[in-house]
Amino acid sequence: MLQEDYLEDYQNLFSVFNAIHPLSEELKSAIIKNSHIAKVDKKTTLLSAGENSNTIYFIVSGGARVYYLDKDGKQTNTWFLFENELLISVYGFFTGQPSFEYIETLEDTTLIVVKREKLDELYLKFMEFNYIGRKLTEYYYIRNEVQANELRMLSAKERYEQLFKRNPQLFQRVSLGHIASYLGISQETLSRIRK
Amino acid sequence: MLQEDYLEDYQNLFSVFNAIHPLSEELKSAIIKNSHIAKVDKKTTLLSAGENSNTIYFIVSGGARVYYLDKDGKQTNTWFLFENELLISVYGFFTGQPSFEYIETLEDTTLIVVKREKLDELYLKFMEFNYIGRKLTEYYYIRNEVQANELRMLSAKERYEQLFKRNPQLFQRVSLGHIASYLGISQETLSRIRK
DNA sequence: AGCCGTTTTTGACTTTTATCAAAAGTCATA
DNA sequence: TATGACTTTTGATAAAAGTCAAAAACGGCT
Repeated sequence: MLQEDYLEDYQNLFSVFNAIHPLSEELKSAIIKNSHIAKVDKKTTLLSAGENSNTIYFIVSGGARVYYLDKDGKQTNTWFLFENELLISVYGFFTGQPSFEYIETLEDTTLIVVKREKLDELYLKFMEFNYIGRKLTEYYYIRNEVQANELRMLSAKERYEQLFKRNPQLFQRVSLGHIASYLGISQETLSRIRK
Repeated sequence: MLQEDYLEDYQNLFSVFNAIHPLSEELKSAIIKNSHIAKVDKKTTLLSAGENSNTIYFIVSGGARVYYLDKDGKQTNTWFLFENELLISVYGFFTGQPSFEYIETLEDTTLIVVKREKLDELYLKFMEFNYIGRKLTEYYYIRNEVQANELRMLSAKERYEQLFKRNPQLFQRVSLGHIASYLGISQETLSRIRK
């Protein structure tokens, strides 16, 4: 693939960042230099429990889910992420502890891949990049908080209705089984709620 | 109260920050200049639902809880925070939206008070302060995530045991009723679990 | 169109936790 | 030490959601 195509893949990343804080050309090329593009098939596992999570992804196209296995070995989805969103196992990536989560693509997906040590170099070399990192962390924190609060505050039915109202496209891209586990309910209960 | 006493109140804040990234003297005095100390009684409401949350607190001594009212008007605690921890309503403070949460002190409490616009000035003037802000945001994000995951993954009993193991001192400082709501269970159920 | 594998729905039953009401315990203080 | 306010426990019942098993529906492919 030609270099120009790769550059194109970075445009959305840069515009997400630039909307938060202006990016110098120097920082842009440092980002390109410290990352690479990966194209992976649907159902590719990007991270498994027990591994060290030392990679952050920006989804250029496609989508992925983050899930863990509960004590009976059942998968529970905690996140669905799609194009122009960042993809990590938050706990593993931020703490450096082995991950308890898995990351798996839901579709054929193009990713910008940044290793943690490269990211840390960028943070140390370009202090203004921390402004962007801080804002993005706040943004995903809020999303996490909203989701956690909904799990607390709302009944199964209300959670379903809320998700359906806020994110109806999700139902086009993700199976009801996955959505049920994301909502913290059994597939059977979701099926009954939908009637 | 003498200026020296105030300075003393900042020492723990500075050492928390300094452990993340070295603080210049200039940044330290800017922090002091952009904040003030407040001493408030037990059961003081620092934020109410519907208000704009434009203040971040560092708890010098004492403690506070963050809670919301569910649709039946029942209080549900989402956080307990004590000395050397930051205190905000995350959603309200980060989004600028009116808060759905309340903040109330649990004890007589001494706080370092920073208004959001002052904090934003610090972030723009001292880019390295974003490094600290980013790391702290990551830290509280993780705590939130761990708590949210426990609510998802564990039964009422397991959540209680986990909390008791990790944070037994909490039970000295906070009533069982408050802890029950934090754990997402009724007080009666908590009482039964404890036997 | 027909087949296979996967996803979704349905029914019967069980488990977990909530709710309501009342009793008992704790603690500060008059 | 008796009082009143608040917190915690206990008992009985109810509601919400889970589990298991089987049937039905759907989607891709030949």
